[in-house]
Amino acid sequence: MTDTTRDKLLSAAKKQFAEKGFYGASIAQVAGEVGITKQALLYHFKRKEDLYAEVLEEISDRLLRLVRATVSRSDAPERQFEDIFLGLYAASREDPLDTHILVREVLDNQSRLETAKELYLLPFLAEIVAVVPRMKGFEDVQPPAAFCIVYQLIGSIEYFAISAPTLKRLYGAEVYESYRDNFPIELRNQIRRLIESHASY
Amino acid sequence: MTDTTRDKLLSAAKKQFAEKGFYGASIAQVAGEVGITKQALLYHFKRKEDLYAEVLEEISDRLLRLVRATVSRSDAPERQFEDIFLGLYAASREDPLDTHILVREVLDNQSRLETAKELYLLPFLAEIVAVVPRMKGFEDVQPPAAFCIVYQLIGSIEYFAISAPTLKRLYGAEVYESYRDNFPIELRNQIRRLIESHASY
DNA sequence: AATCATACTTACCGATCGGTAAGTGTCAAT
DNA sequence: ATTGACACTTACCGATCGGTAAGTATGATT
Repeated sequence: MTDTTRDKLLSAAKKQFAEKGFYGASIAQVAGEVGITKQALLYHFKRKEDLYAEVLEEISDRLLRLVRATVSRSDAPERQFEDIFLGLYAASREDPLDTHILVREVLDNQSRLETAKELYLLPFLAEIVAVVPRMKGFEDVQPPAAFCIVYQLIGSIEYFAISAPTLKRLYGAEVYESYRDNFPIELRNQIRRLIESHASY
Repeated sequence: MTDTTRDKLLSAAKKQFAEKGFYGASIAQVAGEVGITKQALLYHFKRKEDLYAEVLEEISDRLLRLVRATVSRSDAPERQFEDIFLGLYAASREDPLDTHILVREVLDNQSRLETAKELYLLPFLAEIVAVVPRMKGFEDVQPPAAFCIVYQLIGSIEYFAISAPTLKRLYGAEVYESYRDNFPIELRNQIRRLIESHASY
C-alpha cells in the first residue's frame, strides 16, 4: 500500500525485464509506467544495471530463503527433497516474472559478463544438492550424479514456468490449465519414483 | 566450404541471436562479422525479423526432422521414447546455440507476438506426446499427464543446455564436464524408471 | 554493344537508447 | 529567514538502432 516511488519502479522494472530482457527493456518506459520521467528514475538508480541488479537480487534472495526454510521445516531428507521442488514450482506459479528473469539471466550473463551476479546460484544449488546423499539409498551417489538429478528437476520446473504464455497460446487457456494442474502431480511422481528406486536396495 | 554470403550471414546471425537475443543483437554487427556493410545484409534480408525468422526456421525444421527420424528408426515405442530424448540431448550438445535461440523464443515471443513463428512447436510436441500412450502400461495415461511427462524431460534438457556457460564459470570447466557427461546417464535412468514403473502393473 | 539482374557501396534518415547537467519545488531543520 | 537534503523536472548529449534511397562494379544474356 505505502509503495514508495522506488518500490513502484522496482516492480515495473521487474515486469519489463521479465518480458523483454535486459536489452529489450528501456528505462524510459519503466519510468513512464510509474508516471515519472526517465531522469527521475536515474535519480533513484544511477544506471540501468543498478536497477536490474536490485531486481535480480530481490528474486534470488527470496529463492534462497525459500529453499532454506523448506529444509528446516522437516527432518526427513526425502521429505525435504520433495518439498523443495514442489515449493519451487509453487513459487514459479506465484511469481512467474521471477522465473522469466532468472532464466534470462542464465542466457544473458555470458554477454553481460557480470560474474558476481550469478553467485546466488552457488549456495542455492549447493543447499539442494546437499540433501541428496542424506536420503536413504543415496549415500553413495556421487556429486556429479546428485547435481544432475537436482538440475533436471529444476530445469523441468523453470522451463515449464517460462512456457506458460506460449502454451496458453498454442493450446488455449483451458487446455493449458489442465497441463498446469497436472504438472505438480507428475513432478511428485517423478520424485517419488526416484526416491523409491534407491530406497529399495 | 562454398559458403555463400547469405549462409555466412545466417551463421553469424545465429551466433548473435543466441548470445544476445533478438533485441540485443544488431544487424550491423552481424554484417561486420561477415565483412560486409549493414546495407549489404539488408539486401539479402529486407528486415531484421526476416533474418531472425530464417534462423529460427532452420533450427526448428531440423529438430522436427530429428524426432521423426528417431521415431521411424525403431518399432518399440519404449525405445523410440528413450531415443528421442537422448537424441535431443545430443543435438543440444552439438549445436548449443540452437537451444539458446529456442529458449529465447519461448521467452520473447509474447512481446514480439509473431504467432506463426512458434507453430513448429505444435507438431514437434505432438509427435513426442503421441508416443507415450503406445508404450506398455501407458495406454490409459491421459493426454495432460502425457504432455507433462514429455515437457518435463524437454525442460530438463533445454535448461541444462542453456546453463552450460554459467555452470562452466560457476564450477570450472573440469567439474562442468563431469556434470555434462553424467547428465545423459541420469536422463536415461529417469526415463527407464518411468517406463518400468508403468510396465510392472 | 546494350540490357539487366546480382551484390554490393556510400550517404542519410528519424527514432530511441542510456546518461549528464542544470535547474525547480517542497519541506524539515537550524 | 536560510540552508540543504530530497524528489523530481526540462533540456540536451553522442551513440546506436533499424531502415530507405541512390549509386556502382561485375558478369551473364540478348
